[in-house]
Formats: sequence, C-alpha cells, structure tokens
Amino acid sequence: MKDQELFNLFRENGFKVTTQRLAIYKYIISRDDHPTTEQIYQALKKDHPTISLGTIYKTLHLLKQLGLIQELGFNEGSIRYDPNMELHINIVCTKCGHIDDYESKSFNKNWKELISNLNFEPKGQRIDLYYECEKCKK
Amino acid sequence: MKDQELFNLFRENGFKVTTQRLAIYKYIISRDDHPTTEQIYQALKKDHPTISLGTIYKTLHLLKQLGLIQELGFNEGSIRYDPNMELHINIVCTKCGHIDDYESKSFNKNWKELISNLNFEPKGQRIDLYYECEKCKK
DNA sequence: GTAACTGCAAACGCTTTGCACTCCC
DNA sequence: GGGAGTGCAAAGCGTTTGCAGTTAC
Repeated sequence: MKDQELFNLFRENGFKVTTQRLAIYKYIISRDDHPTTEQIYQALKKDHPTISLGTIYKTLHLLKQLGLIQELGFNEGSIRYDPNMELHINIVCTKCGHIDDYESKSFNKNWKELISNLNFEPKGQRIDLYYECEKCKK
Repeated sequence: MKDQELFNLFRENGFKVTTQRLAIYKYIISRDDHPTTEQIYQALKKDHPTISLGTIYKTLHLLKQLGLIQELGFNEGSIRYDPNMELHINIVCTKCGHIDDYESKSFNKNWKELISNLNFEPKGQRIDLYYECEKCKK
C-alpha cells in the first residue's frame, strides 16, 4: 500500500495521521514474524524515545478496526499482530512462539470450497499449525 | 473415556484423583461450546461451594499436560478450553464468542495431505472460522 | 504417615483508562 | 483554534504463586 493510500484510509475514517501511527504500522509490515506489543515498543523506542505502550495499544486497535492487521491471541499471555490479511497458515513453534506464514494453493482452494458451502457468511479465519522449530529442538 | 481409564491416566502420570479434578474434567466434556475459566468456576460452585479459581487453573494446566484438552487463546482476554482433540474447525462468533465445532471430511483429507508434505513433524493445529451468529445479528 | 492437593490471598503482568499537554488539520 | 492524539501513571483484570491446612493412597 502506498503512503498516500494509507493516509487516505486514516482520514476517511476520521483518524489523524501521526508519526507514531505510521511508525507502528510500518514496523509491523516490515517484519515477517508477528511481533508482540512489547517487541514493537522496544523496537520503536530507539527512533521514538517518548513513545508509550498506551499509544501502541491504541494504535493497534485502530489498525485492527481498519482491517490492516489481525490479532492472534496465544496462551503465553501476549497477543501477536499479523499484517497478513490474506488466507494463510501460521506455522507456530510451541516452545519459542516463533511464527512463519505459509501459503498453500491447494489448501486455499479447499478452504474456499468449504466456505462456499456454509449457510452463513464468514468474516475471517485463523489457521495455526504447531510444531517445534529447529532452534528449540536442540 | 471410561472413569477407570481416566483414573489410570492420572495415576500413571503421578497425579492424584480428586473430586475437584473429576468435576472440572466432566464439566468441560459435558459442554459442546468451549467454556472459559470463569464459566467453569461459576458452574461448579453450585455442587462444590469451596472450589477455588486457583484449583481450576491448576487442574486445567494438568489436563492440558495430559493431552485431554486444548487451550484456545482469544483476544477478548480469556482463554477457552476445548476437549475436542480431534482435527476440527472452530466456528467462532466474533461478537459473543460462542464456539461450535465443525467437522468436514474433505477438509480433514486435505489437511492430512498438506501435513504429509511438510519437512517437519506437526504437533497439533487450530482452525478457526469467524462469523457473526444469528443472536448477535439481531 | 506423607507427599500431593486444595483454598485462600497476595503478587504478577499485560492491557485499559483518565487526564493534562501537544500536535494535526 | 479546536478537537483528536500522545504520554504518563493509575487502575483493572485474568492468571500465577506461596503457603498453611487437608486429603488421597
């Protein structure tokens, strides 16, 4: 998404474009794992020393509301934020919590078929596959 | 699972069989939605007036450790407990949090195929499909 | 008898809230 | 200029922990 489109999306929905909001969104899409709030906070403190956790939480809710990110709640306590809104599988390490996205055309085809046979309209999905990653096996 | 098998599973793993543990497990499997800790607590207080939330949390961890239940973390804050350990789809209402299990043979077939093509061994999965239920639409 | 479990209360950690100050538009 | 947003600190809430009393075996 171009910056201009992002700005418009914010403004059309009555939200202001601020340095903090841009920094948070850009940070999330720059990563292919799905960071926690704390990771976002730690990473942004370098360039934005006064940024607060409160702002990060508020911004994440806003981004979710705009359909730009998805929240993935886990049992470890923390929530992770996934900017990949397309149909995909989260490959999750149960030890360290690392997440990789995985795309399978045959899975997607089957999923769409399944959805078209339902008698209600789905609003989204979450597909997790759990395993133990190489690092954690050692 | 027969009571005797359950007792043995507990004892083989060095855990004692207690009234509270049995009550918690039986309550979870008696329901087809997936209750929260609070719901379990409220329901069991009637027959077990002195039961505590602490005991419920400890027991749930134990049941998870024994592979009898699965924890489903959501963003609403609370965790839900699912005694269905077979491959299935959770049909989740995003408004009220109600969950129904759904089984699809063609999905299961496709999923197993997908898993057999991976270069690592999966430890489990979680498949959620989100929608808005009839009650919440009104 | 004794090691494990329960129940209670305090502690914990992540998230939300309230409010004065600041900044976008 | 005015209202929305930020940053800070306090409050909130689900979960975990510690420990004395109790129970399974």
